[in-house]
Amino acid sequence: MIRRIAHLDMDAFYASVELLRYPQLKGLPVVIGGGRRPVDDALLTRHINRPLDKIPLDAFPRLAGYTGRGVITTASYAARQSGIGSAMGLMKAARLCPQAIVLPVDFAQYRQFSRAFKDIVLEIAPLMEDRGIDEVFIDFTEVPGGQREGGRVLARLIQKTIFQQTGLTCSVGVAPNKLLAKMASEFNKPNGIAVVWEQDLHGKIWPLACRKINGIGPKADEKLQSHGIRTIGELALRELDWLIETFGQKTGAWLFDAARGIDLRPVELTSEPVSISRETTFDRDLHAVRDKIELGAIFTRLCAQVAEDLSTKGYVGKTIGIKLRYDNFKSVTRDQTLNFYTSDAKVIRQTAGLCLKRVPLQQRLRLLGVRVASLAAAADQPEYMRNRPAALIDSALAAIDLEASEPQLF
DNA sequence: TCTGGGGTCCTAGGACCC
DNA sequence: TCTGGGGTCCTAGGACCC
Repeated sequence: MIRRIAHLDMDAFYASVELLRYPQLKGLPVVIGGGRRPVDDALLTRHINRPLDKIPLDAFPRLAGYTGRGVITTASYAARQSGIGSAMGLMKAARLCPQAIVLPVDFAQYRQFSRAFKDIVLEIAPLMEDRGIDEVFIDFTEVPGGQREGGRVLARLIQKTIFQQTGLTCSVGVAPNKLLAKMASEFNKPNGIAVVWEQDLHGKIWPLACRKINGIGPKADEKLQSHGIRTIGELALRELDWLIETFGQKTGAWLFDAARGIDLRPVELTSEPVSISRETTFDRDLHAVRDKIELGAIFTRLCAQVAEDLSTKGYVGKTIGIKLRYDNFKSVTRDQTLNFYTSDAKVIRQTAGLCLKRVPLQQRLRLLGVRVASLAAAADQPEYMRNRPAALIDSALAAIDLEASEPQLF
């Protein structure tokens, strides 16, 4: 049996879901992003009783006059032609294409469609790895029909079933491993299938830019280019020793393998979260002293949200951390590990408060975040650890407070 | 005209223990 | 008094991904 791994990638997922609701937007410049619209939500709500596909175009809010700090999550092809790209600030995009229609991000809706397409995949091929809202890996190796035409037949079946049942298209790459499958799923986008074999390395993989390797981002790419390495083929010419010297033991060895299309990672059917966090960027930069009340309220809310997320998902954690971003976009983090697990909003708030004391607060802030890590399943906690008496927790926190305020000894 | 939110993984230094 | 190596945990920062 030949190992056959598929990567399935939904085509322009958010935009496609929105187009199912608003088919009248097809072909128009549309961006999807978060933030605040000045007036025009009212326009859409005026048509609340009208079928969505009958809402007239002039009722949709436009980018022009947009305020706030949101960024673009997805841009339609027509919007991209004006130079708009994802992760671009909405206010900048408004200057490039003021007439573009802007839709709010509707995660609840996308999650429903995500669940739907994953259920379809699972029914046909049960060995699936969740890779976020719009991507999965699937192990085709032992699935009936998974070997036919190198996986193309099964890929076609999944693709067709997803389209019939959701109206959404996707692209699939099938290859000997996850690394190559991920690259292959991009080859024939949208609504395409690509089958890659080991012997395609030379012809199909080596001509590609290094950036196409999942895990090589802008920084690594820049460093590679500074050594004259642009393509994966050029990367494959470098010796292991040189790569390790230049990029470190782990990354060097990984680059060496990746350039050769080698990837032994299994398809993981389940995963446990490492951390749970909430963060928010303020409408305007806030000052720790002057905006103390507002900041305090946001801080407490974030802690409550994290606590609720922990409970909902059934976890407790013992490392509490904060993240803040200054007005110059520099970020800092602080964390503190407790000697007990918790999901209690008050304990999180207190501990995060201690973290906050260890950070300079002269500069204005644009973002505040709260994180809980070192997670354990709440159900695995022994009884005496659950619902710890408040007094015990207080004394544990007081001890930490003492440590924190202890003068440095030299 | 600045740049979201929720994650994972890696590195590197220091503490502490054996 | 000096000098080790290995392992684990904690903390801070940063790259990267969806």
